[in-house]
Amino acid sequence: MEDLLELNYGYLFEEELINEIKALGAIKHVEAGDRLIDFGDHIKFMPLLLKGAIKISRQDDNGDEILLYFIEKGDTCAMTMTCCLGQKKSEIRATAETEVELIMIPVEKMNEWVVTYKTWRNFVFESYNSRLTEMLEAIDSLAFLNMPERVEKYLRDKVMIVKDTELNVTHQEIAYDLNSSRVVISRILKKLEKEGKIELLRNKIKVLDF
Amino acid sequence: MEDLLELNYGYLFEEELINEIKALGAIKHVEAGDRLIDFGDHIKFMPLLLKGAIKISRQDDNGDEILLYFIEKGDTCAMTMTCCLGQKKSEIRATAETEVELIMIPVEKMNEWVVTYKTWRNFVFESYNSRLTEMLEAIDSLAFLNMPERVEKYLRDKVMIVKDTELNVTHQEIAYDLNSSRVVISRILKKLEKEGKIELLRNKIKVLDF
DNA sequence: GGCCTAATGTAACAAATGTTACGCAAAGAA
DNA sequence: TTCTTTGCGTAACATTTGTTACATTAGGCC
Repeated sequence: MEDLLELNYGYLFEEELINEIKALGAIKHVEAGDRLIDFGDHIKFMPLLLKGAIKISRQDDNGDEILLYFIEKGDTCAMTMTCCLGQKKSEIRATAETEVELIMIPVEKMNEWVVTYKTWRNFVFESYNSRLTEMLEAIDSLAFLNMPERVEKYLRDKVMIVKDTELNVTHQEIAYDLNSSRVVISRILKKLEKEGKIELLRNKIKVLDF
Repeated sequence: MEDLLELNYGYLFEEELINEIKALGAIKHVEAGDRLIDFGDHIKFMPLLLKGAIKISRQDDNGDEILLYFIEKGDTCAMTMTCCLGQKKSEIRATAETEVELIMIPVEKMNEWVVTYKTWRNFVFESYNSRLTEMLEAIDSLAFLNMPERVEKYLRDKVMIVKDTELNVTHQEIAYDLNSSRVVISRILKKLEKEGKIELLRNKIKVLDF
């Protein structure tokens, strides 16, 4: 398992830091679909993703949900860092999109290493930056795209994340992620199929064109 | 002018750091409506806000705009830090919402101080956290609120920022900020007026109720 | 006063999105 | 096999939001 650490972070961190991570971090294995963090959770560890992808989503008071972004191997979740540092409750939900391996770092260390290791400091700032950028992208989608465009973007993003043009997803799930309704999504998907861009199957969408 | 620095940041930073800021920072005065940063700008300074409020907005390829959030005195702009560190171009536009005083810190120092001063480090992380939180709020508004609700929230936020229930704003300006159209906004505002929540004047809206 | 421009009011219509309702088919359970 | 659940297709309709078009009004300027 520790080879994954070397593989994904070895080029980023000096050996000394890698060793510290090995010594203090707890490896965790999560199945696809499992929930890692939920709204209101208190967070005491910062996760480094070794394998797989995690979906980060947000919910309002009525239980309506919206997908924010995905994080992949080599990433960490800035929203988690936020919670760690501020001792606040989680504002987001993290769900394993695929099978996931991660290593959990105690909060205190995260803070300490910012001073001790330049590479760690850069990594932390880079993570914040990536997350801000992805939040901006989410805002762009919501503000400037119409539903059909959002669905297309959703499918594209998902193909990237799972690295497969066959997506195991139902229309209802897409509706949840985009905070829309199943009927609306079905209607749009059917149109995309007629345009030859996708192929619709039960519990599955084959992305052909884009 | 330097009293403003003491006033807004004195309780945050140790004297030594305040002195460094005084020595290295350049004071800048900006009139309401002036543009501080535009899309694609390269950023070499990190601004600390001493007085007033700045509006941060985003634009898509068609020139459509959307308000992201405001920053106030005692804040800095995390998106700017992002740009500084990553040597990237600005993804956002910053416009003075009121008369503004700020102090510009050279990028290199910003990085250096993270190691040297614990209080600075905390400040930087806190800023990232605030910004992420405000981005989340922006996403919530876009994803979960309808237009009338967004308009109400807009008016509420604006009252907070300018600290006055009389807002000098036209319907068209609101339409730009919410990426909607003037007619739609006028319609909603008229309804709010009939409900006794606001009073409409030329170039001005008096917020009564909420 | 008369003229001009920007801001606002409003109706009528169009497009996008959401809702309700119901039928059908696939997959798994009994 | 039959029964049941779940996912999907589709029509009809409702609501929200956007568009076009035009009238009115306030304020600045001559």
